[in-house]
Amino acid sequence: MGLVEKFEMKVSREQMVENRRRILDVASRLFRDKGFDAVSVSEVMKAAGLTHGGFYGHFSSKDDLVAETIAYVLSNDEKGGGDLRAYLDDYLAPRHRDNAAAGCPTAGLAADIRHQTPAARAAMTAGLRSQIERVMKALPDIDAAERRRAAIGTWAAMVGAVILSRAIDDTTLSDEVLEQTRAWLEAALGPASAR
Amino acid sequence: MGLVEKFEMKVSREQMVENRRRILDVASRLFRDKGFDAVSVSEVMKAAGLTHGGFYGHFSSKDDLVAETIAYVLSNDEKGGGDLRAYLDDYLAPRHRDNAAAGCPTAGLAADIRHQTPAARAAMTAGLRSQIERVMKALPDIDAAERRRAAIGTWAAMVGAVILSRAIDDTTLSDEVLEQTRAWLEAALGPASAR
DNA sequence: TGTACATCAGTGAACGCGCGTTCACTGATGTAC
DNA sequence: TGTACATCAGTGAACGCGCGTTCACTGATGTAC
Repeated sequence: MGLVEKFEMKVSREQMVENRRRILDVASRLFRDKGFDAVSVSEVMKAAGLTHGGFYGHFSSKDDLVAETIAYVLSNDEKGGGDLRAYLDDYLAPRHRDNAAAGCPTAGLAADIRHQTPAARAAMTAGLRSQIERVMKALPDIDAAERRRAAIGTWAAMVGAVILSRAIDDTTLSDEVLEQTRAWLEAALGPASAR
Repeated sequence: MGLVEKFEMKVSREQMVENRRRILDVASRLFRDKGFDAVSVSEVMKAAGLTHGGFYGHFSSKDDLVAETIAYVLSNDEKGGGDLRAYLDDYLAPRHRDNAAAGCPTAGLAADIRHQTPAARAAMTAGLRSQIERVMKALPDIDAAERRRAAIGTWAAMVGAVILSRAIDDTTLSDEVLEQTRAWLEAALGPASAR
């Protein structure tokens, strides 16, 4: 009895938690794809299989959703694990450029975050900090100061290249931006790594 | 008489041309500062000292203004003349980060252009093409293929670093992103240049 | 040069629309005994 | 276990608002003679 009640109660709570997670999930995809302003609360709820009215049971406002989505998507993002070359190959690729909805949140959202609430900017700050550390760990074993410098420079170039490649309508030039940035970063990586 | 008539006619046409130029000018500043979606037609016209109704005498739609503003601001942009180091010092600086309205249009607008009309994207493509060439000319005199690669990589890192530095709310980290990217790019420049 | 008329850049009220947000309601979930 | 009641996540109509856009109008600019 107690078990059944607990189970049913759990199911209900889990359903709401699961709905909330699904809202954050579809929001993160829609926001990466279209930007915060171009996605409406109704659109997010519909994509999550709900109606717009229920939104305020989960979030206090659209700004709140934006901030929570940034924190959610940046903390769930597992990128640049070990092999920096493989990461560069995936990141600076037409496939990534053409699939912003499922792609890097930083490349998709960073420019938009400038105009969001302090909470959103704080979430982005934490995300950037951990991303710099991830890239650092994947860099060749030079001294720490140089490694941090290279991590920041490399990450800036990666994000910038994807943003530029997405902004233009000439596929050849867009592919070239990705490919040349990739080759340039890997060349910078090569001599120092000595593997 | 003919002269007077021509002159008066010219003054009127010049006033309209001047009004149009002023609309593009304030639009480019507002768009760089807040993004395309967050700036209304009324806001642009008010900043230009006009009322919103007159807008459609100059542009066929807001999308048209966006495309024309991108073309206007990218073609009027005189950046990265000769000295790349001086350019990097200005570009990767807190002063530039904090003054998006008057800053680099690419850093301010590129991410937003992804969702704009084909005309807007075409204007961005032309702007990127000429910017790559400008950076190429300022690079040390290595062979052309390597110079193009370095120009694209450098430009991607510059744009990415400014976008990242604007997205976060921690001034120390934001300053560091600019400063480390600057140092990293200048170091990459140094050995090869041999000046 | 002066006068009567035409043009048209700019004005501001008005439009339909979709936005973020609210709220009375519903019905399945969960509780008490 | 079954039944009667309470809770509350989700529904969908409704709100006020600002947006992009339209349009009848104005009055200074420009034209004709």
